[in-house]
Amino acid sequence: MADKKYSILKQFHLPTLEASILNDWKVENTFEKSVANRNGKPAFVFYEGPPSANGMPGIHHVISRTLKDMVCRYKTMQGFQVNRKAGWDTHGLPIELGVEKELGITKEDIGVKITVEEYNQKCREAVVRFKDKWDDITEKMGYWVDLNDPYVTYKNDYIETLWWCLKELHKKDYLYKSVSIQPYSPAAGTGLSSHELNQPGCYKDVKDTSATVLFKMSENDCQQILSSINCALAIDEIYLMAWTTTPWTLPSNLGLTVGPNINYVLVKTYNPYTHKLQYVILAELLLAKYFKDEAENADFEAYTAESKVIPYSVLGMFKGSELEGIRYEQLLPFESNQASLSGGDPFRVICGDFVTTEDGTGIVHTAPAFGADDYKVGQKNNLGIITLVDREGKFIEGTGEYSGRYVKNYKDEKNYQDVNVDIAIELKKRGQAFKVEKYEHSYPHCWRTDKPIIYYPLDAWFIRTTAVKERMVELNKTINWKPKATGEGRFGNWLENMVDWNLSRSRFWGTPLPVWRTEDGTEEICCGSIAEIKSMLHEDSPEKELKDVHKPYIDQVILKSPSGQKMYREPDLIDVWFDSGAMPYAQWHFPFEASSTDPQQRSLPKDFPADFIAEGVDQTRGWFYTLHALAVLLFDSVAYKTVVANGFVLDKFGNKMSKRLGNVVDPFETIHTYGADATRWYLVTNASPWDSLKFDLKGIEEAQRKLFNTLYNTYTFFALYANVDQFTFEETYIPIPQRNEMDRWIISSLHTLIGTVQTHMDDYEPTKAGRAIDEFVDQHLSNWYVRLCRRRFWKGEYETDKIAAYQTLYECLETLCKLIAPFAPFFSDWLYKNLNAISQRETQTSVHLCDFPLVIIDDIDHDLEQRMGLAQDACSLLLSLRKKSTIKVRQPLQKAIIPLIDPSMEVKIRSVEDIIKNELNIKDIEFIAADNDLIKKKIKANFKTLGSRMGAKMKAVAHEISLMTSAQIAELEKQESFVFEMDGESVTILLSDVEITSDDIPGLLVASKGSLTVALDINLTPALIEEGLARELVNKIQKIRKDSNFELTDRISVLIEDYEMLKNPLNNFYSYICTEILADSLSFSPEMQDGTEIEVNDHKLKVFITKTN
RNA sequence: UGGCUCGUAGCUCAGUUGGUUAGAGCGCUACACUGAUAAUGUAGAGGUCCCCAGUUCAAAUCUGGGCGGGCCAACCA
Repeated sequence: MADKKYSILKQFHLPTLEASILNDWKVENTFEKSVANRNGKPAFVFYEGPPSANGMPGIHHVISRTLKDMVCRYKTMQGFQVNRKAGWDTHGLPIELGVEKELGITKEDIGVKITVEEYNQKCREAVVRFKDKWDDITEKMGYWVDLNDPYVTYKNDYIETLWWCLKELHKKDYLYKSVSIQPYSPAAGTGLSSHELNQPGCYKDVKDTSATVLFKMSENDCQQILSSINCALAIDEIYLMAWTTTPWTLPSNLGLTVGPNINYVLVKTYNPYTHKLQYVILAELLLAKYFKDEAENADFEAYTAESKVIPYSVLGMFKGSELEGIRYEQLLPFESNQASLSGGDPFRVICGDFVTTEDGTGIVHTAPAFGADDYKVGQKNNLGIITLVDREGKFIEGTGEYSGRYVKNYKDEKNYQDVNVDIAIELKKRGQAFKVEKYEHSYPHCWRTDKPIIYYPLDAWFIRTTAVKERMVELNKTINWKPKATGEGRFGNWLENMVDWNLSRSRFWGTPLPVWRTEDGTEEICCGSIAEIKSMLHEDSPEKELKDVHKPYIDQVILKSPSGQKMYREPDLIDVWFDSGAMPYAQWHFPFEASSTDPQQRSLPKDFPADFIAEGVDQTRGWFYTLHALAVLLFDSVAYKTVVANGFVLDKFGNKMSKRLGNVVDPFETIHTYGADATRWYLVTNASPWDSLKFDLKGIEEAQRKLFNTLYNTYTFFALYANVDQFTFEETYIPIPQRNEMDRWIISSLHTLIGTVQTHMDDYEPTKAGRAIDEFVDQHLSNWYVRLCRRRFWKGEYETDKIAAYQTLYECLETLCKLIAPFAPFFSDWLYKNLNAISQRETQTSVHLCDFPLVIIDDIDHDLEQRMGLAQDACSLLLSLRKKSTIKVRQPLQKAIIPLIDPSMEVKIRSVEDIIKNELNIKDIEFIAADNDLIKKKIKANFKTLGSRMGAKMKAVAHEISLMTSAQIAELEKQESFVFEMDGESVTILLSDVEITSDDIPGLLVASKGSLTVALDINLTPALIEEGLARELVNKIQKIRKDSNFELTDRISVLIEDYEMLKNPLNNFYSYICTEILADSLSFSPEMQDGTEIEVNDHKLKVFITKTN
């Protein structure tokens, strides 16, 4: 028993300590145990958002994983069982692009230079390229997640569940095929994803031929418009003005869209190209774009072809809604764009909310084939669709002179004649162009061919998410979003504006769409399992085994329809977001693995929904959305109850981290240098997780110093003396009420802290929890409790008070271990193990197997905490007075004086009097009553209570109050109210309407904070000076002891060189000095050879110390 | 361009329902303390609370409009 010692490190180095703890966890299977020892306990369900191991982990991964880990560890300690299944996202464009770059090929080469089979094999290898790195960072940062049995999105089982989901959707008629307008590169012959479009450099400023063109209104509608504005003129031709930057879309025009609430005007003017009189309609607000102010109502007669100013006059005005339904003549009719081919009722004016008066004419040329908005509004208004451009980007046959011409120079023809220009010229000649000019704007280009993209109708498969929009909105309101605004704002708005989910991707490495169709399209099946596919195989199917469900094998599967026809797979792959969104089901291979005995298990996957997920805000419309959408579509449920959306990690200047800027932070290096715990602590306490974080390594250093060094120092202080006294917590537990004021105070604060931490953690506010711990460790434990209690640990016998001190400090350290365990899993475990190894108080071998501390209400004493706060304030004030007086703390002073503004203050301060006296080295504290003449009082209005009552008079009243004399203040205090005259009115104020503080005590040094005022008597008596000298001597000798590396317990004998000033102090304080410095003898010597020189009162003298034991 | 979010000391951040001297830590300077000592205390310097307007007796705080950073979605006629 006697040789049991708390271990103290030679050097405190967090990364080294972490390595040893990491080893413990491996050897002891701590993670597995922490889950297993909660068997039978309620589950806390967590989903891991799958990262892609195709890239290196960055520091931003460390922040979200810290968050996840912290919550899971906390919930585990709260008694829940928290399974943490890892996952890998393995499909998708970035992986394909990576492989293509590596092999130096493009998409066109796939199937030519490399088979799809080989290509997919490369992708399969690439997705786990950095898996080792990921596993490494996961381990080193202390992220506990089960890496042994992860879900992997490319595995057959995983994909089979995705198919099951798709079939369910298909059954509910939520899966359908339709055209959609998508970015398309005619040069590359491929559709582009938004991701590709967002590659840097894709948007370029280009000059295009823009044209404001005139659509001729039908004669009937013409008359109707004229009569609606009471226009008596005989006008038989009115033109609707519309603007386009892509004249090649004009032959495909099927409608004109106006804003229902926008004002439009009918204008009489001349056509600038034909110079003929013309009547046109455009938005009132855009008149200035086409006409000069001075041209309004100018002389029409004087106009000639040479005139610079074209006169115009407004004949009438109407709302866009009044134009709705007006018909117009087709602008560029050909055989291939006849109305009957559109499938709708084209060439009408329709209304659309997206119309603005920012530019153009306020009337939008609408070609449903070549714009997403156009398509949407066209569908809504039954315009039909006409696509006069083929997939190579050229006009189809049957478009007259334009047939076969490319709409942009896709083939790099040397003598390319811009078809847009030709169309504009044609319209000018016909008097149906009003303005043709070059227009500069930014336009997306294909990142591979550098050619402009076009928007083009492509076949695609959709999920009808809009069918459950209301339900998604409703269920979203039940989700606990952190921060709340992300759920209500960003996510809520997104849901409100939801469109159907476009699932299709024309790629190679991804989950195949399990839909087969007969060639005539009459029969269609969506397969929900591999078994189902196998049961429907056509005897001619080249592929029957399906060992790998990816392309190209899946495309070789031919099914047999119920009527016996061959069915071929739709070639699409599905959006990777579907992969991750279906992860709650697919990670368990639901429903294929569900036990058949449990009906509950068969209808709902296990661990569904999640209690908690966390990822970056960028996932709001990504993973958070797809999880939510699928859960609602499939199970009419939320997928997660709480979601934390963390912000981004920026560099220390607030710039985005990017490889290009070279400001990325290497998480491996950071953790290696500073330790995972310091890094985690910094990430959590520096800013709320959802605020963006300016990452600065200095902040980690600070966390290391501030929290971990302080805690470690506190521990070594404890260990140092506990080892001397052999404290092992074997003595009977001293009940808290029997401990002294300081002990009860720190225990009370500790339990208040437990409550605070728990509240914040339950509310997913780890930043607040961490900051509360920071403050406790620094302000309360280290700089107050330990500092003030030091003597109790190294003075006196090993009896009750000392044991109480040990027990108290031990409890604080042990509890803190548990509180910080979720944040700093390594250090907390190290400290816990060190403490517990000696005390054997608990049976757990790791802090992570412990329960979270409970708040013991009885140990909390708010009064005491308040009193101690008063003591801390008083000390701080008195120290500042000492500083002013330049009398060092070692010099005792006679007394401090505290005026009592509030009578209850005396009792409070009396109870902490000893603490203040010790801390300040003063003999006494004296109180002077409030009515004492010595105190000069200061009065100030209490704006909060008075403001609401006084209103506009507030300022004047406050001024009056500040002018009150001492006598008036005394009267107010006595009567508890006071009346004064102001502008002939009497105003009554109550005691609660003012704040009275003491201002000054004549003849004394005074300082105050809030209602507390203190004064210090700095008169020195000879006795005080003697004592000061005695203390000075003690201090110097202690320093020598320390410098000579004496043991704490070594006893000494001391010889001091003669010095008159020290004679009295030495005699009068002989025993005091000896006790302090553990001296057996202490005497003067007239002359000394050896010894250490010290300085007392600016006098140099020698001291000689020898060990006596 | 739209939605969301952030903007307070040189840096990182607090700042309750609006209440009058706007705080803390780090960093800097000076002094002090010292058997926890790469710690600590006290003091000093350091502010257009992003800007403008409004509401109010009173605005860092509420409202409107800008500006700047970030994320997401677009980039259109």
